[in-house]
Amino acid sequence: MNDIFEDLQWRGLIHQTTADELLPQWLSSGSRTVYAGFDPTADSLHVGSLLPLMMLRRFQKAGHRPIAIAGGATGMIGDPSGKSAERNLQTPEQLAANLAGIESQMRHVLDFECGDVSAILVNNNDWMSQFSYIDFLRDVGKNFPVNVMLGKESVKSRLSSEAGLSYTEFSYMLLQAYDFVHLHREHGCELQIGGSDQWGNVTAGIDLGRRMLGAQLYGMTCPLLTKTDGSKMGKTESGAIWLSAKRTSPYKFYQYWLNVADEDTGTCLRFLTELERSEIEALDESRVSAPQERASQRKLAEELTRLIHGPAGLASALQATEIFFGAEIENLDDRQLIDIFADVPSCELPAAELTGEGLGLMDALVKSGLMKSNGEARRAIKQGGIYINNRRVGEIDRRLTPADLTSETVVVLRSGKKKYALLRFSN
RNA sequence: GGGGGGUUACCGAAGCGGUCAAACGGGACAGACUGUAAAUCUGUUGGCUAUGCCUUCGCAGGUUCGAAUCCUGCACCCCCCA
Repeated sequence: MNDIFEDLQWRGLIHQTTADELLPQWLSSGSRTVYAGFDPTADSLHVGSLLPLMMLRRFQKAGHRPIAIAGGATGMIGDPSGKSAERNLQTPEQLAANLAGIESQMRHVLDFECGDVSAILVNNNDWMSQFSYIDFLRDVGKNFPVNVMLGKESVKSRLSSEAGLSYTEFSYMLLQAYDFVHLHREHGCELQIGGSDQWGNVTAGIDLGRRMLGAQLYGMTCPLLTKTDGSKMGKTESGAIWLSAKRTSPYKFYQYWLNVADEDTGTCLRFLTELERSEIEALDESRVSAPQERASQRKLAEELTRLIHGPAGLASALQATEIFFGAEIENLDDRQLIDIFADVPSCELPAAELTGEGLGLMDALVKSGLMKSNGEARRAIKQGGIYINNRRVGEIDRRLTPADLTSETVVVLRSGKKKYALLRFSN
């Protein structure tokens, strides 16, 4: 059993704990049960959930038992912490579908079949829905002094905002607090971890545990993973980076990490990978001595893609990367191309277009959606921004013929550095 | 209710009878450079069967050989006085 506390500490993963002195000893002296909550607002987790998920993984590897709790009940309400407006309520059907998706992703990170410390995923709706309103008020609500609740940062900030805070959201804290008590009673859980914005909810659970059961529970929060410019990790102009291959392809996932800014890479390596301290520090050094190699980003992208998408996912991401930024496309067949260019818009055309005169390049560019008009296509070609199978073309009146097929039925068009479109010619 | 100002391309903003597909800035796109970064530099930025043609300056009419520019009506916005 390695010293998890020390490891977390040097990685910078400990923001606040409820028992700074006690925890190191407590964690190293036995197998404990730890939980973190996940928000089931979609059928996939996104990069933002990677940090708490990795936290649980670290605890599991250190011999503790992780519980992931999907907030089926709380998800219907929405945590007011850090939110500027109230959330839309979800239907039970949506939630069920979301939970199923999330569970399959967790299996990549946590071990659910390893005996004593097997991870479990629970849904707080299973017990919350059993409660009658009266029972909940009597058993749980009476333990919450409103003046204490009003003092919580998450509540205070919303109260002073224009949007205000609904009674439902105000009650969120009670639900999350009760989760902790329930998990303690059912599974012997004694430690809750979460992002630093969860501090208020975590301590509420600890208080409730003491009042209801006389139990000593612990809490630990980790810093939020943000970029140096303050924005959230995992968000791009085109949306969030998801863990599901269906929403974000392994290639895009890999690319996201490969493009992390130098300043953010050290934190990502520490927070999200399990690399040894010595290796991370060597990478830190390489970012100063040879930044152009981006060894840190490569390692980061590789580690995370392998973890989330498996070795096969990583291999396809690497292959796609090579093609997207490499020279000419050759020696690939239809299947490989279509796989690599999974993210790229494609367009089906009859094979007959290629024969005889061939298909005008400008025409092809417009049909593929890469260009909006012939004029735009003409300009792009003139400026040298158009490539067929990754080879630049200069002639405006270039025509596509069967000789341009790079595989059985595919021609790859590209505009600029990374905008691609696939043309498929079939009968 | 009375008086004044405005509405221009993706956004901001010039133009106030012809040389206006419309200055300039931003954005976007492409090229060079580079680390798939940042910055910088260059080019492009209504459409087309393209030295020409068509559509666009709030909307609808009108004056004129000719209108983004002048006139009339309408719509919306802003300011001042009640």
